[in-house]
Amino acid sequence: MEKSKPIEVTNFIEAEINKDILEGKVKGFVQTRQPPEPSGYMHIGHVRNIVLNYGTAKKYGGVCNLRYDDTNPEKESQEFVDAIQEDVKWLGYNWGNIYYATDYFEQNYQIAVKLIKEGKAYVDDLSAEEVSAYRGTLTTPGKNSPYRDRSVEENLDLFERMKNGEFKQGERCLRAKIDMAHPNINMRDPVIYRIQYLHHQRIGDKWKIYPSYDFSHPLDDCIEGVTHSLCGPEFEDHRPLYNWVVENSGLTNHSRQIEYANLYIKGVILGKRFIKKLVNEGKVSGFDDPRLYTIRGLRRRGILPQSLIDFVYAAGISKAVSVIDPAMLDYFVRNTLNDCSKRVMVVTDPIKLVINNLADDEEIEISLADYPQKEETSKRKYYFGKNLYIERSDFEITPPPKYRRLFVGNEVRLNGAFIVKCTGYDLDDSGNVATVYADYDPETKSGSNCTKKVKGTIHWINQNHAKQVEVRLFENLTLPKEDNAAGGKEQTAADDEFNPNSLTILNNCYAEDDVEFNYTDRYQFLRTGYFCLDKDSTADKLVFNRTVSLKDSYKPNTIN
RNA sequence: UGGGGUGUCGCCAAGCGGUAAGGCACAAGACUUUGACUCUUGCAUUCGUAGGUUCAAAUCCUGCCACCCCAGCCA
Repeated sequence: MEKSKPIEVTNFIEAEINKDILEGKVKGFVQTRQPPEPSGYMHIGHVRNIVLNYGTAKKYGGVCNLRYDDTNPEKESQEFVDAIQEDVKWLGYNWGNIYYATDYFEQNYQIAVKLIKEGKAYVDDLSAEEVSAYRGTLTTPGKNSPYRDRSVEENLDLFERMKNGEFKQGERCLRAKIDMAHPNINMRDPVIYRIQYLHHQRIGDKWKIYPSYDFSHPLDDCIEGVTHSLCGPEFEDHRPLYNWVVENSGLTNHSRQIEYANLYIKGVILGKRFIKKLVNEGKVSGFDDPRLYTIRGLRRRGILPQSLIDFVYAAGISKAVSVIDPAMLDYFVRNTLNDCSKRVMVVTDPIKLVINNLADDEEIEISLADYPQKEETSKRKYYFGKNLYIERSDFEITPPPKYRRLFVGNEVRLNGAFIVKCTGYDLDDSGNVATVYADYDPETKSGSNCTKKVKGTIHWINQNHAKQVEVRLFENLTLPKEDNAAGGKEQTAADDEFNPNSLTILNNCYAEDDVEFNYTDRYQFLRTGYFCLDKDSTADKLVFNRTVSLKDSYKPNTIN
């Protein structure tokens, strides 16, 4: 086995790993693991865990295995087991092997027996409430359980009978004998095995006793050969216990736990229970609702894996609580999409534009690049005609300062076609602009030698070639304050008022009728944003999700 | 009032005793058949705070302050 070489440091975790390599604590390669509990759908916060675990292992030439922390059947199900694998694959990461904490139950059990024999664990008859009461408080020490000093023989017998299912759930548990007066509550004789009769999605009813996380996790890490066990900040004060288990396990591989901060995004709901609440209450259509920041929600929204990975790397990692500005995610989403999106014209809020100096049946063929951002691109034909649709926001009766688009007397380019000069407009019964009139200049066809310059370019659709589509816009879904008052971190992630208008459906949108759209492509609707086809689309009607809007530097309100 | 963490630009984040990287955001300008993209420029005399050590401190020491996590037979 080749000795790993230290690698250039890019974050504090790699700095720690380098140190371990230099000090010879890590021989061979670095091994990590992704240890999800299959009790929910993964969200953007998990992307960092995935990138970190798989990325770090890869960087050091090691492996990262997927291990389900499936030691609590009460919360877990096969649905989540499957979803996790799908989501990891979608992100483009590959695990070395798939393991389950339940795979190690026999080994865990043997080590528990060993601890009992060494007098380091005992069976406690106290009820859960009593255990809690005996534990003391944050500021006062706990006191020993009256069962703490049972003989090894009695403990062995009782533990065996727990395993055989002779006791009721909650009647007894196995505890590590550490120190009931320890200032760190996790060290006050933690429960390492409890009786559990629920049917397990994977191992059925085989086991009546289940190891707790604090016992199984360090053991499983060591058994698998994990060198660095990366986890969330909430386990920081479990580290002494993690090390206690490792050192008393008798296992030769000693894994090291390193904690890092969770990733939160301002205004985004990430807590499992909050996401479930939104789904259960029907506030969203499911775990893949595009308003959710679950991995599949993001996917349905049209976000590509690369954006997420770039975002996570750019956000960096530390141990400080961080709440990232969503604008940063948007940037990386646009950045990826900009390179690969097909440019199409779609009018999302139409008003009519009539070209005065064109006959009703007259059409002029023009050509537009599908991927103008690329050197080589396919092109397609559009037909410029008399009756067009343009975006309502591209015309103003009284233009605000620095407005470059249409108003009476102003000239603007119709994308890919001609420069037109606005001559007038009509209002409808309710006083809104219905139709705008303009003259086109035949000498100004795009791509010709036309030297005339104009400040604004707008998109359009020929009414004779238009097909109606639906466009869905999403905003961050936030919970009302009273609902997220529970956890500080949830509050940090979603501390705004509930936003009932998080979904806007635009029914009256127009696209060119013979543009072919498909599910795998991404589209930039000129000057409005990036979109993708939603699964709700039918043969009769295409439904688009807005992945992210285009950045718009026009801010009339800031003009003095 | 116990223990464990964290505090560097609006938001992330490097830095680890030698005189404040980078990204997002923002601002100005160039370019432009997308006010997008791209490009150029600007953006912390200061590192929670008060002292101390030193020729020299964000980096070392001390005291404060603020925020986060922990009292499941959850993970």
